[in-house]
Amino acid sequence: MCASKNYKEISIGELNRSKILNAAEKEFALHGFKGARVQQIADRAELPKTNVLYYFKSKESLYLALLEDILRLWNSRFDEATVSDDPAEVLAQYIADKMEISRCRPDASKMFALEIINGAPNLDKFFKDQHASWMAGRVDVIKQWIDQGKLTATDPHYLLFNIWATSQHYADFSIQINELRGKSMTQTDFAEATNNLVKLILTGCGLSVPTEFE
Amino acid sequence: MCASKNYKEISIGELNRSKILNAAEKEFALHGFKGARVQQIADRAELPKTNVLYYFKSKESLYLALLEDILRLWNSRFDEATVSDDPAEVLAQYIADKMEISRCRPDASKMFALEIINGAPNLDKFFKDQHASWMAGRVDVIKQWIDQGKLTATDPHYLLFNIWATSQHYADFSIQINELRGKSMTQTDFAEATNNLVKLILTGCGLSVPTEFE
DNA sequence: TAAATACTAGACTAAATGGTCAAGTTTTGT
DNA sequence: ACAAAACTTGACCATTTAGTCTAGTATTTA
Repeated sequence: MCASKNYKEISIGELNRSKILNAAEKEFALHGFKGARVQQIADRAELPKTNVLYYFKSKESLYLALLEDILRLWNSRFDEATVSDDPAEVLAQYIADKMEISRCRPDASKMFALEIINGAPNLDKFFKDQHASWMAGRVDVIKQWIDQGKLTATDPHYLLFNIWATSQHYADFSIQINELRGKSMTQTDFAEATNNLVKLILTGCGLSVPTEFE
Repeated sequence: MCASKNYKEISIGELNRSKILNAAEKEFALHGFKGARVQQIADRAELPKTNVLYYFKSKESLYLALLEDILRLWNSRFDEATVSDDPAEVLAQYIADKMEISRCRPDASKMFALEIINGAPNLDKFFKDQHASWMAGRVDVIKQWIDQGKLTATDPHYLLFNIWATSQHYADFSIQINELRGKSMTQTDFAEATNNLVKLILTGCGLSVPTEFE
C-alpha cells in the first residue's frame, strides 16, 4: 500500500501495454487502420516490433482493443437524461463533455472519425444497434422537451449532429485550427470555445445559457 | 459541333483520366494516402494497374492532382464579400454552398478531412499562407460587421469553424448519419438540413434568416 | 532456490505493394 | 495510307509489410 509498493504494482507488462496503446492510438489517428504501420507504432512506443505483436496478437486486435476503449468514452450523463431534467443544463453539460474529450483525447476522436469515414467496418451490428437505440431514446427525450414548449421545434437529429460536428471538429481539425488561429488552443481557449458553442446551440434551441457557461 | 462530333472530342485519354480520378478520390476518401492501394484504384476504374501509372506518374502525383482539384472547390462567393454586403445573405449563401459540396462531392470532403487529420503533409507552405491570409481577410470583414452592429459580438474564427464543422459533417460522417436516421439523405433532406443550419448559425449571430432559407 | 512464467529481440518468411519494362495495339494527324 | 503518337497490358522487380520462430533473459512464484 505504500508508495513504493504501488509503484512496483505497475507490472512491466501493464506499462508496455499502455505504451503500445498510446503509440497505436496516435498512429491510427494519423493514418487509419490500413495506413498505420506496426513498425511505426513500435518505434513510437520505443519497443521492438516483435514486442508489439507479443502483447497484441495482431495489428487488427490492437486496433479493436483501442476502438472498444474509445466507444466507452462516448458515455455521458446525457445518456440517462429524462424529460424531467432541465434541457439547458443537460445539453450545455453534454456539449462541455464533448469539448473536454476533444481537448484531452484528440487522437481518440480522430481514430473514431477515420473509422466512420472508412465506412465503419469494425463497428459491428451490435454497436450499431445499440447506437441507433441510444439515438432513438435521446431523440424521444428531446421531442418531449419540444412538446412541453421547453425547446423550439427542431429536428432532434440535426441538433445532435450539430453538437457532435462542432465539438469533434476541435479535435479532428486541430491542425487547421491551429494554423488559422496562428497558435494552438490552450485550456482557456477551449473554455472560451465551449461557452461560445453552448451559447450558439442553446440559443438556437430557444434556451437560455446556464450561468456557468457565460 | 454536332452531337456525334462532341462525343468524339472526349478522347480516350480524357475519359480514362477521369475514370481514374473518380476511382482514386473514392479510395483516398476511404483509406487516406497511405492506406489506399493503386491496385484497388485500378479495379474501381476498371483498368489494369499499369494503366493508372501510365496516366499518373505515381500514387503520389495522382493524390496531388486530386488534392489540387479539391482545393479549388473551396472557392466561393464569400471570398469576395466586403463589409458593404449583407452579412445574413452572404453567410446563408456560404453555408448553403458548403452544404451543396457535402451533398455533391462527399468524397472530396472526406479526402480533405483525411489530409488534415493526417497533419496536412501535402498542403504546402504556399497553400497554408494563402489559407491563412484568406482567413485574416474574412475575419476582418466579420469584425467590421460586428463593429457596425450588424452581428452580435463573437469570435469570427469560431463562427467559421462552426460553419465548416457542421456542413462538412454531412459528408464526412454520412455513414453514421445514415445509420442513425435509418435512411440516407435525399436532396430534400439536404435542403431541410441546410435551412436548419442557416437558422442556427444566423440566429446565433443575431441575424434574421433570409426568406429563401425559411 | 528452482522451476515456471513473462518478457525481449534478432533473424526470417510469405505476401502485398508501388513501380518498371518491353512488346504490343489503337488512334491521330498529314 | 502511313508514320508518329497515344494507349494497353502481362511479366517482372525491389521494397515494404504483417506476422513467425527461436533462443534467449528477466521476473515471479512456490
